[in-house]
Amino acid sequence: MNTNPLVLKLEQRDRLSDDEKRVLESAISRVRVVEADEDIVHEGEHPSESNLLLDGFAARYKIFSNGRRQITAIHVAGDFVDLHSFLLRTMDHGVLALTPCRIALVPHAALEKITDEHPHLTRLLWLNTLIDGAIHREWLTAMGRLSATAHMAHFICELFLRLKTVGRTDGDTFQLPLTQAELGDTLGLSTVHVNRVLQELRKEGLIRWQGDALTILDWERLKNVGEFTPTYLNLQHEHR
Amino acid sequence: MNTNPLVLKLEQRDRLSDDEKRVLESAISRVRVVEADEDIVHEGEHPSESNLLLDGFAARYKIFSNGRRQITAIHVAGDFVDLHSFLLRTMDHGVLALTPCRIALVPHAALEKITDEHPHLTRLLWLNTLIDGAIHREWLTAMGRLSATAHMAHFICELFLRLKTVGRTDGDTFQLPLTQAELGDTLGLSTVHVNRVLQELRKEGLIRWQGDALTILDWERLKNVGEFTPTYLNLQHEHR
DNA sequence: CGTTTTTTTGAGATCGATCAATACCAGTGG
DNA sequence: CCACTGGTATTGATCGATCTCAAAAAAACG
Repeated sequence: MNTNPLVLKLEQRDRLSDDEKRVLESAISRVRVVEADEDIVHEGEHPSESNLLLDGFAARYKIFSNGRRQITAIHVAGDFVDLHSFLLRTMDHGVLALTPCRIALVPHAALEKITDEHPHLTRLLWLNTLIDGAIHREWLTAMGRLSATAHMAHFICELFLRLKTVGRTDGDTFQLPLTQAELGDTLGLSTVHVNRVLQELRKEGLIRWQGDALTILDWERLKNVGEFTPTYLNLQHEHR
Repeated sequence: MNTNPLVLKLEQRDRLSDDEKRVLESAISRVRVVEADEDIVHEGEHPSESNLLLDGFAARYKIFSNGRRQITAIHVAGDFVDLHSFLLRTMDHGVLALTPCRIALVPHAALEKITDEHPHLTRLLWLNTLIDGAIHREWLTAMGRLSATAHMAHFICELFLRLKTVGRTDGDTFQLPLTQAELGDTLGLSTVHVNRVLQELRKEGLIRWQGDALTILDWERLKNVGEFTPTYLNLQHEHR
């Protein structure tokens, strides 16, 4: 059995005791698979368990009555896609599987038990949701103040680093299993403009994107274009 | 001594025991006042206490090298403007006082003690940061998929409800102490366009805004224009 | 293969940005 | 009380990034 990617992710930020790892592992009631393009959680639900993504890509999204959609987060292995439903209770958005997803289910009762008995582990789970929040804020500033091209570059830089911390990169290459329409929904752009922006990044020699595989050809320049600084990802190891 | 607005805010969402209220109150090490236009916390800092806003308005913001600014949150009485610094450690953004602010300081040591000894209260503090996250997601969708006018309407609706839950509204009127430039920085618009959007809302008879006082003249229509649904504010009372 | 989905291209329309000037308003010092 | 100052709000004119509509090309799929 290989390492739980959540453990990988948390260990990047603080020390986890063996006991805590065991608790985390035993909080999982079962593992399920969700097919691509299916909802992992529906908007409006009151789930009694949270979904920890072991493998695959997922997206949180909101839909408007007229069909417009905004993706508010992209999730990868190690991400708790709806840990917040433990305390928020009602899902105010849906979560969609972008690829086939292997998912560990953690009952809210188990989470409550953790908060009762394991303060340090609780803080790390809380930290997890705080990092989600930090990413949201970064997306807000990118959305509000960056050009479409810069925003795209920023997004690629972020996803690359996040995948790297859970060992899901291969050199400068990683899997980006989104259609251009989905990319548009996450950046707040039209599909057509996504296409043009990508062409620009390619022409500039910053990225290559073939099939699912995105390769960063010039990290420094891509970072500059996207005005990317990774502080907000909290990659430092500290006592929390 | 009047009620701590954080207690007001939390009691809207779950029951607080007298003991928990006492613990919360005694976690405050001191109260300070920050003048308008001063930073409450600076970007890059490693604070050892968090700031609970008792009175006034504050904004979280990021600044780019070229001077562009994006405000990622507006905070009002009862909001813990940087509770996340307890676990995130490094401030990845600044927090600015928009008006004179009365602020309670809560040492991180006291927060750590709460997480060690008061699981339910811990969950409520966590909840607090989760609601911040939900608001961020809502702002993302408004930013990505709403017109400038709709976005403005949405923002006004949200702020009104948030102020109402902490008793800071007077009928349909509340204090909106932002300049149009600051509003632009929160909505991701230019100052000029903010002005034009406001004129439109006024001409449509949706709002009045004189000095600091904003009055909602037609709540239903404003809600429609802003496609506003308050689910994400988690105003229901539930056991958490 | 034929069918569907996704990507790409073109052309025109639009929302919101930018630049620049003017009007307004509150506070300050004389 | 008034002139001056600096900030804020408003208006006008133009520009440009991004959207929309529509169709073709390419890729993925069964």
